[in-house]
Amino acid sequence: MNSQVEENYLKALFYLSMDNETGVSVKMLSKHLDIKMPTVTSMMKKLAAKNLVNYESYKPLKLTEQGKKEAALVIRKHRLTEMYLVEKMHLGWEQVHDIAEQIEHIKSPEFFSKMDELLGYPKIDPHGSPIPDKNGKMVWKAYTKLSECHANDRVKIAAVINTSDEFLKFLNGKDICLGLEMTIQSIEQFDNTMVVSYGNHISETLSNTACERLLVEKC
Amino acid sequence: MNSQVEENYLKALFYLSMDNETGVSVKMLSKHLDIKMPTVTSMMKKLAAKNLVNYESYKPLKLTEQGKKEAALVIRKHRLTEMYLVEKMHLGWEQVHDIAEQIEHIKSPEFFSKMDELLGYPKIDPHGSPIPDKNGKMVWKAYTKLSECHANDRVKIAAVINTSDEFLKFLNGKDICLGLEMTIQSIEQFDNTMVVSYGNHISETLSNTACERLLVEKC
DNA sequence: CTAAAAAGTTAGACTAGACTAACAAAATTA
DNA sequence: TAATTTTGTTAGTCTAGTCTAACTTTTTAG
Repeated sequence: MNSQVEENYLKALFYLSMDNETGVSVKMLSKHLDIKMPTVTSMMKKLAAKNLVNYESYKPLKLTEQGKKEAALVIRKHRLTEMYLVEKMHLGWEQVHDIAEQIEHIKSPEFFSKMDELLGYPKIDPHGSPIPDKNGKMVWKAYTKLSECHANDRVKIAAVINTSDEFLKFLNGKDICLGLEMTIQSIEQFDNTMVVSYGNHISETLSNTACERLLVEKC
Repeated sequence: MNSQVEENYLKALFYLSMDNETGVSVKMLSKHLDIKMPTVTSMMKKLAAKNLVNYESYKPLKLTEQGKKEAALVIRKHRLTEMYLVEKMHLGWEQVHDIAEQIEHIKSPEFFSKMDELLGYPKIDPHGSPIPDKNGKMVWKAYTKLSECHANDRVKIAAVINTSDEFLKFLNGKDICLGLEMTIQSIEQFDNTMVVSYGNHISETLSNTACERLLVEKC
């Protein structure tokens, strides 16, 4: 059984690995976790001894298959929790991350499978990220960035990338939520700003920065 | 902010203090927490330094007012959690204790006040124990032990004392739950066994051991 | 291709929270 | 009340997880 601290390292490695196919550097992990490099090195040795990380001095870090699985299971618990907090407890998107960060370490399979059941076995969390299954398998759906769509496209918001508090608040403020359908009215050529319409919002303007972070399905 | 470990010591002290007005011994606390006496001694010094415990060598341990309050707030979180897990997540009475033991340490006032709200600001948890309010104040209701009632009394189950897994399972097996109303048919003189009726159960027999642990309100 | 910078490692120290062994105080009992 | 048992404390060790300082390897830039 991994400690909370170990779980946090695994999770961070998993996330960082997604953007860095070649492996993760000690520096990056150190930055991400806000933990000094020597501490990271020693934890890597410990996780290597548990066969969760392939560690060789001066080489990029890689999770083993087992490590990936255990990391994915922590992420599963995190995402189920976030979803539960939003859907069933009506907490705000911007509040749930910090709580889920703590609840993800609870040891109780029944607790999480109950959550899963009550949520109807979701595949995507409130941020639109995929939820790994009980075996740590994650299904990646191929979503399109809103910024890559064209004028007159009708799309459905499917996921949000790189969620920050500010961005989530921004979305709330504009009544943009998962599942929302919108039509792209026009796109400014010079800065890729989009004008879209949905619900009561007849012509809402979204910056390219925002559109880069919204994943959609065409519909 | 107290650590999880500190919170556990405070909680244990609080519980033990309820049965022991004179104060708690290091031995008792050590037994209760399954932690060796020297470790307990040193933690007491630490908590004394934080003004949560009055500690003097060889004297019984006592929580300060502040210590009582902080302990009660942990107990509040524990009991709200248990109640939430039973009422809203439909987990079994016998499952929730271990989960609540972990969730009670979550740092997030909003999370617990949301639970409180969703539960309708309960004063009593699923085990029938009082839930301290946000200021750590606990209202003790004067319940009667079922074992102290008389034949022909009609009573409502209000609380369960000294809940153990076995006892909770026993109650489940007999369909006895909080709020249930029952009529006492008769009491055996020689062993104080009670024969009661409720719901579909026309004449159910309860041992004195069981009746000692059920708190009721007359109705 | 070497010198400087960046990244990584080693060594050693610190804290929280646990332990054991040994000693001291208090309580019990003969 | 003196001896013995029980309870409590002190001192020192250990592990997990953190740190800083110093050193080494790798990468980068001239």
